[in-house]
Amino acid sequence: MKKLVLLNFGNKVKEERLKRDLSQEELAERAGVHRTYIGMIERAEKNITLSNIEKIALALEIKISQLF
Amino acid sequence: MKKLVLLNFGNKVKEERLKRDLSQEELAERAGVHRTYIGMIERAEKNITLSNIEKIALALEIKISQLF
DNA sequence: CTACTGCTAACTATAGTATGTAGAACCAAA
DNA sequence: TTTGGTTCTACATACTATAGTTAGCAGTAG
Repeated sequence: MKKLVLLNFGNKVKEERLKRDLSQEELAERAGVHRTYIGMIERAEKNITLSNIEKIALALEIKISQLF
Repeated sequence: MKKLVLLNFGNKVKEERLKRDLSQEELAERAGVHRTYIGMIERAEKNITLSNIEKIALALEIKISQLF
């Protein structure tokens, strides 16, 4: 039973990543996290922390609030 | 060295809590977390996860995006 | 006194990080 | 067509860092 808020966040990350034609690996490198971690976030398998939310937002060049 | 994003979030939580005349304890009870945890978040001592961000937003009756 | 908050310290749950395997999709050359 | 190479993603573990949770004590303010 994956939490809705995590699913929504994961979908949003994927959407914004694809908009920018980035692979999971490219986004991961920009954000300074591991390749598989981005996959886990997009599939809502991890309960991401605020500092990593920030990393992803920076990597996507958007504000944190735009991820919600 | 506390992270800026955590400090900003903590300040925002405190600001919204006080707007509603809630004590840390009251907010904690509404959110379903412990009293001291709210204190830690407001003082940016913990790197909060998304599911707890949601709990706090719900307890404050605002959208997650309004906390950023 | 009571109510509220800061702070320390400890435990246990789980997020963060990484490795490896598998499979799908695409392309190009034989 | 098929073979081989490349890219991308899903998924399964597993380790280690740290978030989540709680109890207790101190200090402040009304």
